[in-house]
This record gives sequence, structure tokens and C-alpha cells, in this order.
Amino acid sequence: MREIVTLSDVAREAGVSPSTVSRVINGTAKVASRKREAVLKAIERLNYRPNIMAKGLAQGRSLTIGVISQEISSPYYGEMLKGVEQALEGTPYHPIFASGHWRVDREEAALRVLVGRQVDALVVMDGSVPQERLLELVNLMPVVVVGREIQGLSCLSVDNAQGAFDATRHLLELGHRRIAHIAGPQSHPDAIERLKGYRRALGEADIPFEPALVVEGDYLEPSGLLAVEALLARGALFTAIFAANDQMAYGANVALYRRGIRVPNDVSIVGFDDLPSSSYFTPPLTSIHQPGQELGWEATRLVLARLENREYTPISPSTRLVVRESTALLRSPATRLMHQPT
Amino acid sequence: MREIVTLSDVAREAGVSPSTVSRVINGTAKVASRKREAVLKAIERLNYRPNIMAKGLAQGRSLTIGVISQEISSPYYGEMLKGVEQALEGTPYHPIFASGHWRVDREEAALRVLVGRQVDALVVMDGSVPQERLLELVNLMPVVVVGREIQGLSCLSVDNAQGAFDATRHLLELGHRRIAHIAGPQSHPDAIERLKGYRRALGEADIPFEPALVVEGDYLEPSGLLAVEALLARGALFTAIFAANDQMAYGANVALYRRGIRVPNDVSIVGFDDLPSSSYFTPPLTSIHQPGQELGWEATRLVLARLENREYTPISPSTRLVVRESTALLRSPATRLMHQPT
DNA sequence: ACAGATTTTGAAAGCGCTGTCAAGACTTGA
DNA sequence: TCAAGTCTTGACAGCGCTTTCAAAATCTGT
Repeated sequence: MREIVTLSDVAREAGVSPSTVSRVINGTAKVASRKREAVLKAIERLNYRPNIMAKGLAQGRSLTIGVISQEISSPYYGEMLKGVEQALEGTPYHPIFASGHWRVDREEAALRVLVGRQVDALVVMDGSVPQERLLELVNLMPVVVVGREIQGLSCLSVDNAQGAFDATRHLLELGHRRIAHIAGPQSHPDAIERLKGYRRALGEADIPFEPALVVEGDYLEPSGLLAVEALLARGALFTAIFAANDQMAYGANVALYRRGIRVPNDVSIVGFDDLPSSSYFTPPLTSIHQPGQELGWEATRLVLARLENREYTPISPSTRLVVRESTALLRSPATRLMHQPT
Repeated sequence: MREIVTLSDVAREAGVSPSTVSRVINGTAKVASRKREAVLKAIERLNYRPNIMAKGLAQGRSLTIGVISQEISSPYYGEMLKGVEQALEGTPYHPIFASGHWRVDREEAALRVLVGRQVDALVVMDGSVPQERLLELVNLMPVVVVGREIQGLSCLSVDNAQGAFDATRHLLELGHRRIAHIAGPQSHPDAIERLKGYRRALGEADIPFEPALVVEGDYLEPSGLLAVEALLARGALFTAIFAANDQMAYGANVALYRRGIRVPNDVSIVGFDDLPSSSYFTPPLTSIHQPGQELGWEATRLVLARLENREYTPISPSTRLVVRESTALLRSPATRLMHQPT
């Protein structure tokens, strides 16, 4: 292991005091140009790299932003994290990620790890850690929350109800009347909102809400598949499905495919999130675009601004319907799917 | 901002010396149980959290593992990072990620950031930073590389040629003779290996290699689509496609779908990577499973072992053909696709 | 050329923790 | 009961950097 070069080594090499070296590195004060030159040369020559922990200790900050997401490998959080990464580029800060896995205890653990690591600020994505806990942290460091609305905290989120409304509306406009909904877990506020949006669209079209047409899933593919199985098993009649997220839409699509039910010919599907892979799904999935990357970006810029005591008004990214090939005009008003429970 | 509780605060509160507090926290030495109790109580009462930077500075390590991947939001790296996260769970270490975006300069920058942040060890996934650079780092800290073979470094990778061989072989066994290959960027060693595996399988089946049946893509969906377009445009005749990764297979599938060419009825497709979404693709994609998560896990365990001067022989995860519904027996030996260039 | 104002510079005291070292507190056995 | 041995404990010197403070150097204007 190579011996370590410290700031004092540089100072000695350049024939100045450590304070001076620190000053040229951080530009904290004016330094005679001859000396500055000497210091820079010495740094170069010794290949000096400041020890960020020492710096952190001395300054009382870590130049680190803690980010809690739920699952790093999930395509949705992947997008958000990418946004965070981008926003931090070129700043002295670096993100450090921890995952809550949709479980309060894991999330709490993640929070502890990040706080223990002296993060200077926190970005929390979704999750269900108690509000109080988060509010408690806020007088320790700047905190911004994505995907939850918490009084007293900077929150960033998307209008889920509106997105769901648009999705359902789109189906309605294509002539569909019997629209099933694969809902997200009703413990999630966003899933609740999406269900609301669906109901509102139905209501405005004077279509009565039929509980038998909605099945609750867990936002993962298998549950979408299961949901369709359940729908078919109970003999539900529908010509379109609005899934509360793309992953469940994928699952639903497979279930339909297995039964030989064609998308969009027999049944139209619209998802929610517009994951990157959705445009290459077959058929390319109509979906509600979630600006995941932008959300991550904005949240990060906001937290950065707080850190620097700047004002910053984040633009609130909004959803957008992306029509692709999984939705089509209802063939004929008479078209109906009849299924025997298996 | 709340005032900060330090170890000496705890010491004072418990009526012992800071050293003793340190000892009970780290279990570095035996402490009379009365005092230990007192210390634990004090910690509890003051809600003390050790400052990890101070600890790091004092111990000369950061308890941090640097991980370089290429793109955090890519499903493939997502899996690997998840494996890393899991492997680190329960250890005092935490990962810190940086992305190379498949560009040497960005990768170099990522490397600098991580080294500057005093990571205790490094896991490098793919990428193309010069070997020398990596070898230079190895006398600074343990380094393990995933997906590249570098003399003098611990490397972990999968037998890409074998995987590609299995994929092609599978198609061959289904009776296919005209198998197109959508290759990965030939600047990547793994893409080269996969092409080799494809050729070897062809060779063993006495089928001459036809350059006209291979198109090079860039591992992203659009290039898969373009590849199929290119193949069709040049009037290539094929009944199956082996794509060098799933993402390109997705793209290829869409291109086929657009033309009304059915998978697997008209053309079979096999991918490579077996992304989580592939089993919910329509049709569920036959693919070569890449043990991404295991790779991340093993690499991390290995680097951890090095850190603790333990011996550890990583089990080398291997690929596995997963047959799903995108491949089928060649309908009739006479079946052929004829296409006019568009 | 000199007093006074203004910069530039270095010494030194931390930041919060660990780990060595030696002193203090207990044991033990004769 | 006392010397020798064993544990437990606290003082203190760092870890590498920042930052205050005051001294040294430089610059004014006359």
C-alpha cells in the first residue's frame, strides 16, 4: 500500500505552511502568486489528494447527500437515482444510496445508516416511515421528500389522480366502457390517488363504478398477471385495463397473451410510469409518463439550494399520456369477452 | 439545527472517560459491566450517534466500498448493484456508487471521485479504463473487477462465449438453420465473446457463418429494432434471431411485431442477460440468464474478504439457458421469410 | 524614509474518535 | 498480610484538515 501524502507534505515540499496550502486548495483567501504556483507544483509532483474525511471532520459536513429509495434495481427508482446523479454532477457533493424495500423497519434502518454517515442532506423517495420521524430529521439537515405529501417538509410529487384520470379518459375516448383497473397496494398514497383518478373519469362519463372490475396488486409483474387471472376467473367483462403501473401492465399482458386474448385488438391496456422499457414492449405500451428522472433532479437541486441557503422553486414535473400501441378503438360496441372461470 | 452529541458528552454523562465509551461501543476491550451499563444508558439518553468521519479519520479507513458501474438506471447494473447492497448488509461497510456511462473519461472521473472519497476498496463493473490505471490502484486498496479479465487483478466474469453457444445451440436444436445475430458493440470484450459463441455453435452444426446475418448494435433497444430493419432491408433470410442482450431482443421483437411477423411462430428470438422484465415480456423471452445479482454479491464478498485479509474463493456464477415462449420449433423446414427491401 | 493601514502568512487549537501506555484497582497464593 | 500478577481505566497523542488570531510583510501617502 502506497504511503499517504498529506497536506503538510505538500506544505513542506512547497516551502509554505499547511494553512497556505489549504488556502490555495479551497481558494479561501488570497495567496501570493509565487507561493500559489509553488503549492500547485508540489501538489502535482506529490500527486496529492485531499482526505475528504479529514476535511469533513474539520468542516462539520460530509459533502454527501443521502438518498433513500425503495429498491435500487427497480426501473422506476433507477430513473430517479439517475436524476439525482445528474443533478449532483459538477457539485462537490456525491450521493449515497440506501434502500427501504417498502418496509418501515428497513427504511428506518436505511435512515439511521445515512444519518450515521453524516449526510448533509436527505432525499427520501416514497416509503412509509412515520412523518414525525422525517420532521424530526429536518432540524438536523435539509430534507426533501418525493412522492409523499408531508406538512412542513419540501415535497415533490406528481398528480397521480390526474394521471390516472388521463389514462382512463383515453380509454373512454376510444369507446371503452368496461374498464378494469389493476390497482396498486392501497397502503400507498399514490395507489389510492390513481384509483381515485380512475373513478373520477368513470364518474364524469356517467359510468357506474364496479368494484368487481378492480383488483389490487402490489406493483410487481406477477400481481398484474394474477389480477387478470382473478378478473377472468370471476367472469368479469371488460374491454380495457388500466394498470396502476407498467410492471403490473406487463404481467396483465402476459396473462392475456396466454389466453390468446389479443392486445389491443380484444383488450386495450394502459399502464402508468412509462418505464424506459415500455416503448419496446410488445405491443409498445400506452402509458402515463412519470418524470422519474426529473423528479430526482428537481429534488436534488432543491436540497442543494437549501444547503446553500438559496431560494429555489422547483418546477413541478407533471405526468403525460403517451399513446402507443396497446390501446385501440373499441372494435364494435357489441364486442364482449365472455369467459368461464377456469 | 440540533446541537451535536459527541463521545465525550456520553463519557461525561456516564461518568467515565471517553476511552471507555469508545471501548464499549466497539467492544475493543473488556469493560466492567456496571460502567458498560452506565455508558449504554447514557448513549440511549443522549441519543448519541458516532461520527463516522471522525472514526474514519482516526482509523484511516472510511468503511465505504466504491462501486463503479456504467449506468445506474440500467436494469443489468441495477441487478448487480442490488447484489452489492445485499452483500454489504450487516457489515459496517456501505457502498458508494459512481457511473462511467461507458466512456473512459467519465469512468476515470468516477474513479477519482471514489478514490478521493477514501473508499476502502473498489468494485469495478465493466468499463474500459486502461488496465494500468486499475493496476495502479491495486496497491492502494483491494480492487475486484467484474466483467473484464485483467492480469493481476481479481476478476469475476461469466463465460459469455458459452452462454452464446447455448443460446445458438438451443435454436439449432429447434431446427433453425438460418439464425441471425444482433451483436453487441465489438469494442466490448463480452460482445466479442458472444459473437464467438454463436459462431462456434454454428460451426459445430456445420452451418457456414454468414456475415450478412449479423448486425452490430449497441446493447440498447433501438439498435435491436434497427438491426432487424437492416436485416430485412438487405433481404436476409432467417427464422431465428439471437440477440446479444435482452434489450436489443426487445427492440428486435418490436420491429418484427410492426411487420406482422409473429414471435415465435414465424421467427424465434433468444436474448442474453435474462433481465427481470424478460419473463413478463410478450412473449416471455427465452434468454441466457446472467447472474447479475450473484456477480455483484460475489464481487463484494471477495473484496470484503481481502479487506479483512481472509481467503475467499468466489464461486464463479455461470449463465443458464432459460427457455420461455419466444422460441419454438421451426414450423416446417420449408418455412422461409421472404422480404422485399422497403 | 517612516508611521499607519492593509495584506499575506504561519502557529496553534480544534473537529470527534481511536489506540497506546502506564497507572490504578483487583486477584491470587504463600 | 504482602508481593507479584492480572484486569480495568484514563490521559494523551495523534488522524489530516480548517480556521482564527496575531505576527510578519507589504503597501500607502506624505
